[in-house]
Amino acid sequence: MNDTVPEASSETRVPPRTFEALRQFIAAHPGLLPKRLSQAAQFALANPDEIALGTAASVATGAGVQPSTLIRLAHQLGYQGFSDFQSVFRDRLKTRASVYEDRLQRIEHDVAGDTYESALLNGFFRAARQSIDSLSAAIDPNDFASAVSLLARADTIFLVSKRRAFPLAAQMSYTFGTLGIRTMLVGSGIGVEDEIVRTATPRDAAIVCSFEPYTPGTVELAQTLAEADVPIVAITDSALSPLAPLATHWIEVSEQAFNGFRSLSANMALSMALSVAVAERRRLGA
Amino acid sequence: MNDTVPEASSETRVPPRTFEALRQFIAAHPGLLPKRLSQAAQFALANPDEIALGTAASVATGAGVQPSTLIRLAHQLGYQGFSDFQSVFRDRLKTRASVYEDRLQRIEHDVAGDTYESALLNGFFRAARQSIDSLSAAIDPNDFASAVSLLARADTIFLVSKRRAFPLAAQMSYTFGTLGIRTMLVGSGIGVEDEIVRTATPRDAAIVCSFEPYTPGTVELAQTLAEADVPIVAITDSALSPLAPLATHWIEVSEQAFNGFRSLSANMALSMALSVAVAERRRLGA
DNA sequence: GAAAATATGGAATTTTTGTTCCATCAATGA
DNA sequence: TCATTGATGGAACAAAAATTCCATATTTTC
Repeated sequence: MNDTVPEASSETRVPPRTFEALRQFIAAHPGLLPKRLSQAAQFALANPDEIALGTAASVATGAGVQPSTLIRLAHQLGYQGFSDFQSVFRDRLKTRASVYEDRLQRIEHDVAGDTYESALLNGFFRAARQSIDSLSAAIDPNDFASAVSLLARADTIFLVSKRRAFPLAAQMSYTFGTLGIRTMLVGSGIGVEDEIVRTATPRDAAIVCSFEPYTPGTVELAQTLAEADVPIVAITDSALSPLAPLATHWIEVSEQAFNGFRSLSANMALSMALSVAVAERRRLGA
Repeated sequence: MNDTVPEASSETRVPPRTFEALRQFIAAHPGLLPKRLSQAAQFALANPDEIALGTAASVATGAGVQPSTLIRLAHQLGYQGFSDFQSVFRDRLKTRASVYEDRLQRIEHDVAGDTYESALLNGFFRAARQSIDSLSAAIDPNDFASAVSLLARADTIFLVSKRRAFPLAAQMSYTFGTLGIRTMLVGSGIGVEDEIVRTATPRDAAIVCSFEPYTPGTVELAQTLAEADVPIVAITDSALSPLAPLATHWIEVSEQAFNGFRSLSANMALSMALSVAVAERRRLGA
């Protein structure tokens, strides 16, 4: 299996002594670890603080494996035991704190960083953060709750969005699907959208998403839905949106732009919450 | 003499639960501690990491006292034992690691109404924020930059993602489109994906996104691409991802889960940055 | 300066934690 | 299909750590 590392036996090896080295080693050797070991390793890489501060038993519980699995993992990677393995994570914790803080501070203050690429990255991260903050401050839980109960009563939920807003509908389509809620995804650009939308009745509901500049097609579909008395939850970016007067409930989400581009970070969190809330409301039989 | 019955002695029964509170308490009560205990306490405040990660024995050696002295110190301050005392130092290490934890908790307490819906909303917002923070701290700008230049050289960019990851490709497809970059969206479920992917050449490139549990179809397409020597940028959530070994460059994004659901907030910001950066690099003719 | 009260060091004990071992289970190949 | 190999769960065991206890030392008080 291993081509890059000369190997005496499957267990006698010099193990990585830093967290980064460990991560790279694991990445470079796919298939080295069987299922449970891999599961444990994944948990370890994803929750390094847990490993550093926990006990074998607590980590095992967190990763959903047996303590003995952790020992086996450590041995397999060349460590002497769990404690030896753990020391890598503890070292990381000791040295990391300051580095991490520096990094975050640099991000906050110095958006025009070293390279153009990192400036872009930081700019978009910052915009995403701000969007989420302002949405979480601005949103009215009651509005949200009434949108949820409207959707919970629907027979089929029509998801209408195109172009820039389309990923939102795509995410909701997937999430609702996994939760066993019937949806109809409209706007992927395959056509006959108008016909599909005309099958909706007042017993259904629709989530319509559109942002500046409002895609005419989306607005038209919303109009069709409104004329058929289909309840509409609109996700849009301003009170002046053409969707607002058509909607039964509307939620305002104004994403922060960076360099003229808006990502959908806050919208993603919102729509995920919306999907899960609807499913939960339905499960509780509201 | 020393019984286990709680005694209404003059000193603390409710110990400080944070490091700062502990420091202030000790400063405010000079003379409370006899010589050796004071010596141990001073060592503790001066070497908090030692306390957090060491054992009673190792700390005792460091402070030049007996292990039992540490127990007595802990009791004197109102803790249940050394382990309880130690937990204060461990918490500090943990929260030091994520500076935003406090702020997020505050947000949660402020906004959290009584309804299930608002709890969900806040939970997802919080998860989104945390994901963005940790991604922005963890991502290596050089990795990102080399992924960008790889993509900037490509003739056509194949966007491969399905199911949960699909909204990412959808967003990039739209963004690249508006920027005049040729892409091929693969994974919308309309079929003939394998055939489309087989048209890719080493002069093209692919962005492949998949997260736990890795959709087999996505991995297979990545394999096909890798076999044809098409450069691959993978966006995935762990070093153990099956995409990692197939990718020319890979970017790790581990979204925080809430109630078992992960939104794509951080990924959205990242992929937007990626698209814009590629366009910019191309415009500057790198 | 003696008696009482408190603090200390260090061994003994208890508790927790890490590790090993083995029966069972799943995967692989003839 | 059966045999072989390797992986897994969980109980038994060993090691390490925390805690208690008490004899001795130190300080305080009269």
